[in-house]
Amino acid sequence: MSADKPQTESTQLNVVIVEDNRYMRESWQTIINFERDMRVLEAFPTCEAALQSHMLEEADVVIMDIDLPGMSGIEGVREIRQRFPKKTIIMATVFEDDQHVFSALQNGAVGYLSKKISTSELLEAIRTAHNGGSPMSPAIARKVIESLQFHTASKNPESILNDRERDVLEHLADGKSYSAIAKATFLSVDGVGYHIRNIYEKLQVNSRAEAVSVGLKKRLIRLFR
Amino acid sequence: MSADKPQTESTQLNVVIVEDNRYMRESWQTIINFERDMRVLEAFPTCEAALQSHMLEEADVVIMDIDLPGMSGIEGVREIRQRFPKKTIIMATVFEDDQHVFSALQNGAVGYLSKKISTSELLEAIRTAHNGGSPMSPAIARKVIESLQFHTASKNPESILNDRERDVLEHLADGKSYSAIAKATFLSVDGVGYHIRNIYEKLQVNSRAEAVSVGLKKRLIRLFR
DNA sequence: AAAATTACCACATATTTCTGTAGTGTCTCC
DNA sequence: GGAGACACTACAGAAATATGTGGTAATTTT
Repeated sequence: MSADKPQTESTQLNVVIVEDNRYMRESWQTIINFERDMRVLEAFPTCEAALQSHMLEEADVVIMDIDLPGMSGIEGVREIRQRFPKKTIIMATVFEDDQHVFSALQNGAVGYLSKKISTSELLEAIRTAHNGGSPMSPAIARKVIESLQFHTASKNPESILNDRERDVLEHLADGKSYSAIAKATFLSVDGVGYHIRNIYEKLQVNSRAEAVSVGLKKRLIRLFR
Repeated sequence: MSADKPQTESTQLNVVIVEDNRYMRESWQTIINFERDMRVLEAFPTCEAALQSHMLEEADVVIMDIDLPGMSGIEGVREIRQRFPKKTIIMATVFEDDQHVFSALQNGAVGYLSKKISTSELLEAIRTAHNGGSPMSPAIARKVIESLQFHTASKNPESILNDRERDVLEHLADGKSYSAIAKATFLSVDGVGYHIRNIYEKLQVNSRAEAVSVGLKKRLIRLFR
C-alpha cells in the first residue's frame, strides 16, 4: 500500500514508456524497474494518453514506439519536443525502418532502439541517452551522416548542377546581387543571369529564394560554413 | 623476400593509414595485418604522401588522423572524397575534439575513432565502416543528430524567430511572392512585408535568398519535407 | 562542311523586392 | 492614464529580379 504509485525520486532516472504492445511495454517496465538507479514512472499504450497525463514533465527519458495507433511515434516526438524541448526521447521499432527512424530523429528523437535488443542493451541505451549520447545502430548513424554530406544522390541526373552553376548558386545563397556575383565570378551581369536561368530550369524553380532552398535541401551547395 | 610489398587481394579488406605519429601508425599496421581478412596497403605520415601514391585507389577503408602536419585531416578528407567520392574514410583523433570531428564528418568521413580504443574496437570500427555503418561514439552521434534538428540552440536569443516569422520564412523558402504569402497567412501584403523586415533584422540579412539560406543553415525552418 | 550545341553577352520590360516613413488599434507596465 | 511595445496596415520610390528575345564565338556532332 505504500507503493501504490511510483514516487519521483531525484536520485533516480525517470523513464516513461509509450508502446502499444502490452507484452513489450510490461517487459521493459519490469526490466527497468529492476534497476536500482532507474524506474518507469508510467507506461502508456498511446501518445495521446502520455500527453494527457503529467508524467512526461517529470520524465528524464521517454522511450517511444515508432509505430503507434492514433498519433504516430513521429508525430509524438514532434509534439513532446514542442512542449518540452529538452526532453530526451528514444525511438523503438520492430522493423529496421530507416526512413521512419530517420524522420523521427529529425523531429527530435536522440536515438534509436531496436525492439529485439537485449536487456543490457536496453539499459545501456537509456543511460547513454541520458548522459548526452545517442544510442543507435551504426547503419542508422551512417544514414544520418550521409544526410549531412554533399550532393546525396539526386534522383534525376538532369537536376545536377555543373561547377559554374553550383558556384553561382553558392553566391545566391549568400544574398549577393547579380552584379556582385558578376564581379566574383568574372562574368558579365547578364552572364550571371544566363546561369541563374539555367539553375532555375534544372531546379524547377523561379526565384532566388526557392533555388537556394532547393539547393540547400538537396545538398547541392554547402550547408555549413 | 616474397612479401616485399603487400599484394592487393580481392578477398581482403584493404586499409590505408594516414597518421603522423610513427608509433601509432606502426601499431595499427601491425594489428590490422595480423587479421586474416584485412591488410594495410601502406601507411603514410601525411595526406600529401598518401595522395601522391596510388594506394588510395585500391583502398577499401582509409583511416586518417585528424591532426596532421601540412594538409589537415579535414582537408584531406575533402580532397580524397573529391577524387574518390565513394571512398570510406574513418577519422582518428587523440582529443575528443567535437568541432573537428564534426567538421570531418561533414566533409565526407563516415565515422570517428578515438586513438585510445582497444585493438578489437579498432578492427570492429573498420569492419563497421566497410559494411556500410558509421563507427562513432554516442556523444558524437548526439552532436550529429542535434545538427539535424530544429533550432538547435542559437547563440544570440535575439535571432530567434517567433511563430509567425518562422511561418513566413517557410513560405519565403518555398519561393512564394509577398502576395502569395499574404493569401496563405491571411495578412495584407504589407503585413507580410512587416514580418519580413523583422526577419531580416533578426537574421542580419537583407534579401530573401540570404534569409532562406540562414534560416536553413541555422535550422530555423525545416530542412526536410 | 553544315548543323547543332554550349557558354556567354546584351537589351528590354514587367514584376517583385527592399526600405523608409507613417498610421492604427491593442496590450502591458508603471 | 500616459508611455511604450507590438502586430499589422498603408504608400511610395529606388533597386533588383525574372524572363523573353536575340546575338556571337567556340566546340562538337553528324
